[in-house]
Amino acid sequence: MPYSANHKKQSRERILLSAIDLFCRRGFDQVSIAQIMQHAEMTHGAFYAHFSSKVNLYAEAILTAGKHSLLVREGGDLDKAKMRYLVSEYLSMEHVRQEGYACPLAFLSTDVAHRDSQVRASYEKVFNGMVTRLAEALEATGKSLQTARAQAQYLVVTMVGTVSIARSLTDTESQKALLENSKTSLFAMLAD
Amino acid sequence: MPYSANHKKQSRERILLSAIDLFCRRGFDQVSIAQIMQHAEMTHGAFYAHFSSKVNLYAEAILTAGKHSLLVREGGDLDKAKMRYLVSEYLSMEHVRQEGYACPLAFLSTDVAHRDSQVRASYEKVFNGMVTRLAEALEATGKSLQTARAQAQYLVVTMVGTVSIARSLTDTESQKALLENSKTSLFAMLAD
DNA sequence: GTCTATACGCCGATAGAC
DNA sequence: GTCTATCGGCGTATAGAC
Repeated sequence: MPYSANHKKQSRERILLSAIDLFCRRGFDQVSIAQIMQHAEMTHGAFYAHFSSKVNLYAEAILTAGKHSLLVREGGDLDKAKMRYLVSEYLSMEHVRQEGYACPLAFLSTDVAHRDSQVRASYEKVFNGMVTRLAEALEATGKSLQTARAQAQYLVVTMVGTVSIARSLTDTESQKALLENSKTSLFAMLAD
Repeated sequence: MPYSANHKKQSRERILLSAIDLFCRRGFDQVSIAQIMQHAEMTHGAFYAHFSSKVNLYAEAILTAGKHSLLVREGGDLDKAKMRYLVSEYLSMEHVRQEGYACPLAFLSTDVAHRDSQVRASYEKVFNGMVTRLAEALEATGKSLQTARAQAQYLVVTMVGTVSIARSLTDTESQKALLENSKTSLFAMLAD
């Protein structure tokens, strides 16, 4: 066997990371497999040794992005200070400009809505994971399970809405004002 | 002149309505000019007598959709009861399923983010129009200009985020729960 | 597993008749 | 202004050598 199983795994991972970066930047249809593979330093033809189709890659890439989210990377307990930090990072211009990590929920929402159920299921999984993690943190601050889940869901929805709208505006100052405004409201909610 | 100016105007309007319906349903790239024209009961070739390019149509269609929004169609003063009604309609399953009017802000957010500045400017204009109209209504209920604008912006962001996420989920019950949850929170905000 | 090369279809835009 | 017909380019997916 000229190629080890580990080598294949690494190639697959490179493709996934390349894909999610480009999909978030330009959307599913505006990115070709050739571009994804080039960005992953391989050629077009090698793609199908790893994924059965472009849509299949899309679904996998969304899951991968979910696993790389700041919320998941921040291990352990989330106290109030950490939650404020997470919200600040999410509602930052760096996030809007996709300078580092991009949340697929905010960058791909309407794009995903038009795809098949496999893609939407991936999106749903990432969404539920994010809500659950935040709900647990909110519960730990003394709220009931019910209000914790409601607030967590509301938090995610507002953050996602803010970032995806901000990204569609032309004026930088409007973007900043939008982010700040949502941040203020959500901080108030977190403070109770 | 075998065709009147009014005839041309009507054709243009038919194309715009056909386009915004299909764009919201499937996104910019998944809709062809031929399909839009067919839906408008014309043929492919006639398109370029009305618009210079597909992207140009997109920008125009978004503006048209903004003018057809329920918020604009509801003339006159917006009292609290009317605002609650608008929020309810926006956060309804009918809206998510695009059975009637579709708000371009919620249906096209990430799609628009990837386009040129003309398209984003259209999106921005619709967004600002919606915020301004709601802010005026909130101000009329006795709030300061500043808090009215902040709340209006927050209202739009949350509604847009809720609907665009809901559309990306697979599970109907989750969609309904999401809509209800946001509705409850926003009603609380409106009640003060 | 990765490469090069290609089959095949679709789409945006244009040309020219009516 | 609207039609039919077509050009040119791009993109997914496949074939076959290494």
